[in-house]
Amino acid sequence: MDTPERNQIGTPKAKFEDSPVFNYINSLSPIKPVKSVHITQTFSSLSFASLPSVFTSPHVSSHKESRFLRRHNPSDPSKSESSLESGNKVSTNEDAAELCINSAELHEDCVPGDSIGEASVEPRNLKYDCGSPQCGATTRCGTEAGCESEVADLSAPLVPYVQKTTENGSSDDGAHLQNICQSEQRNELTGCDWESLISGASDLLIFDSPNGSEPFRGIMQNPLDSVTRFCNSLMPRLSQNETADEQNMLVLDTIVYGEQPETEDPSSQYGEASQPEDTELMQDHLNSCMVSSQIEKDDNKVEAPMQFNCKPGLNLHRGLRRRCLDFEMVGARRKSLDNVPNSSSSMLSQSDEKITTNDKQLVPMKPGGESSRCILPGIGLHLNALATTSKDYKTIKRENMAYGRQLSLPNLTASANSPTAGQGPGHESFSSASSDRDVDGTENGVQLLQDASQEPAFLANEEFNQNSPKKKRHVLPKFEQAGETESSCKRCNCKKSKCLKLYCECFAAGVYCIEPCSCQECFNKPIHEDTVLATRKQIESRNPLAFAPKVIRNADSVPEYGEESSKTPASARHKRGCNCKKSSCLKKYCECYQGGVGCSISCRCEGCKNTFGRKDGSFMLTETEADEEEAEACGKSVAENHQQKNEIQENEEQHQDSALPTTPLRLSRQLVSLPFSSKNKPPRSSVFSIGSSSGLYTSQKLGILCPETKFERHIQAVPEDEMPEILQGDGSPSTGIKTASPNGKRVCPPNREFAPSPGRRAGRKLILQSIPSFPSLTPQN
DNA sequence: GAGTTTGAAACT
DNA sequence: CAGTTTCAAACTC
Repeated sequence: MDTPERNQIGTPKAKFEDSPVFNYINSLSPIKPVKSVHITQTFSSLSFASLPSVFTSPHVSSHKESRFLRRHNPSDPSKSESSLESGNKVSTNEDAAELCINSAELHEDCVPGDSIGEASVEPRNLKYDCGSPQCGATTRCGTEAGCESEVADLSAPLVPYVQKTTENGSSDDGAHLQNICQSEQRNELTGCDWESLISGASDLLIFDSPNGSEPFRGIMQNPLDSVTRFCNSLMPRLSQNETADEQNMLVLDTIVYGEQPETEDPSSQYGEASQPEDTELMQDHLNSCMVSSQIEKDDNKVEAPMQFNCKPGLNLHRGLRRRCLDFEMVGARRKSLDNVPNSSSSMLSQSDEKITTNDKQLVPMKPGGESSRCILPGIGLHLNALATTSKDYKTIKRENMAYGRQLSLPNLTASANSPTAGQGPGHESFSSASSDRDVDGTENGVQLLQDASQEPAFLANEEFNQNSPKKKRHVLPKFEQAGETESSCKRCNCKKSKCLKLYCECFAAGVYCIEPCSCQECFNKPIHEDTVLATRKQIESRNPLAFAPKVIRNADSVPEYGEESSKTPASARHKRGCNCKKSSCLKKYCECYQGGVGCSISCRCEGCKNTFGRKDGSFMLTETEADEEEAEACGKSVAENHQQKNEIQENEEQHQDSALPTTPLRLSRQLVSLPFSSKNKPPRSSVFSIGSSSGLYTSQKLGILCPETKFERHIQAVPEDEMPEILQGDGSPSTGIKTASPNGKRVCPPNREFAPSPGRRAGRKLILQSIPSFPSLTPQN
């Protein structure tokens, strides 16, 4: 924030010096500035209220004003543009700055109207920029190159950004450069605000632009209107509280988040015509992102995630983004909390509110509140979510809900500090959750992540089950993993355990009990954070893996199974194995069955007939076999058997998906356990990586784009197959073991769970790669 | 919705 | 570590 440059603010003259007007003014005695004043006013009546301001730092002042104007009148851009074009580039600066941002966003379609005063010229630039990953930077590059001195003066923080952009060296059009320079000045002006707000964000922005271009396309193209709407509604707030960076961040988050749903909505297909406004909105949005990113930077850790957040154009990404933002936000919050607890709390609450509102707007939740609660695991979900489309979007929202909820739990420890934690468990907004995570630092964050990870599987499941929460249980035996994942959707009915024992699914899942729960004397609520945490610790002390995912999914290549391999969750196994005696491992009493995994050597079950894989080694039964067995065991009609089969298959498929998510869960679990046990530090980094890391990014590209859930599945499935290699690459010991198992059964040491999981999915692959970097970030205790 | 069955979790 | 008890989910009616 503090940049020596500002001292130089006076230098901006250099910019103007070029202009005859300035020359003239300079020639004039200072006494006469009146004319200059006029001139300045002409530049932007708004911007230059007083001469001094102009001389000292006209850019800033003007910029702010212009900014306000725009925000107040998002639709006005045209006006401002016209005025700007008239001669007041300064006023346009905002646009230019925005353009930089927008360039990434708008890219393709956006170009036209937005290019502001220089629009005619800029379109090229924009496109050009678009072409380059650094698009956002590119615009600046040109301008910056020409106007570096000014830039430096205006904002030190920008300088780095500019430099980067210049390095990228896309400043192609000399002619454009001038225009660009002007625009840049604008940008600078705007940038000044940003700088003041964001100081460090510039870097992030750069990154954003490249990634953002693609992701935003979708957003920009279709959802722009919705976005704009949303932005418009939000804009006033923003304008009101420029100083309140936090709010901006929140708004952004909400916006982003909100965008997803709308974008997803096919109905919300807006012609490019709307883009200009949208672009502006987007710009504002971006700006806000920038701000948020800056803030985060201030916080230190979260920068990367923010970038992604801004970037993600995909719905999924957005969802992720949102989370990321939340995390970051949280981190920022923490800092803010540390510094100014009150403000932070307020922010959190606001953010939460906004988020909730966004959710509402974005995706009308299904009537069943449960769904919302249910799932959405954090990271794992992200991946899944990424893959998912509009449907997924819903799920994502759910995730958020659940996630918040889950977060609340883990957060509690950390969050205890934050007032937000006290907020309702159900809605403890992401922000709160994220904040909690951040607060806790590694530990809580980990837990939260775990939860999130758990949920991913669930998401998929839920999609199937959405209709009835119960169905989830009934229909989806598999996902206990999810269950761990499952936890997301869990509703308990505890009467005596006070929801403080593993008997309680909610507690076991690391989630607070919510409305849907019909538990009695429940202590598994944010109000009782201390109790919950203490209990958890106690349980973990007894069994460090108590909160770890029960089902471990191995990334077995599974040639064993042959064709069915794809179906079979064979790779997955229950952590401890079951002990069934009467259910023949054909009912959900059996955790293996419930988790959609086959029984393994570790199982002590009797008369195992687990359709997912018998203890004796017969892995997945063929469908017919499974049916037969089921028929025998259950005495059900053939039709029922088929249904079961189908369910199983679905489960398997889901399972794969879930499995992928499960891995994250496992990770998350570790994470969870970590906080308490402090054993393994969860790859919190992995979590982050998922959310923010480039890996995520790639994953997004890969899977997120896919509109169809099937697509997602495919993607996930494919990754799994691939994953083994990846896992191997990771060097996870588990892989070898898995494959080694003769029967195809896999004995998975609990430890393995964590390691392999991340890599299993294609998205994860990337994640894994990215992960390495993160570890440093995450303090492993 | 009430009651039964089941097996995990907790306890000794 | 094994046996028993407690518990709540899963299941049945």
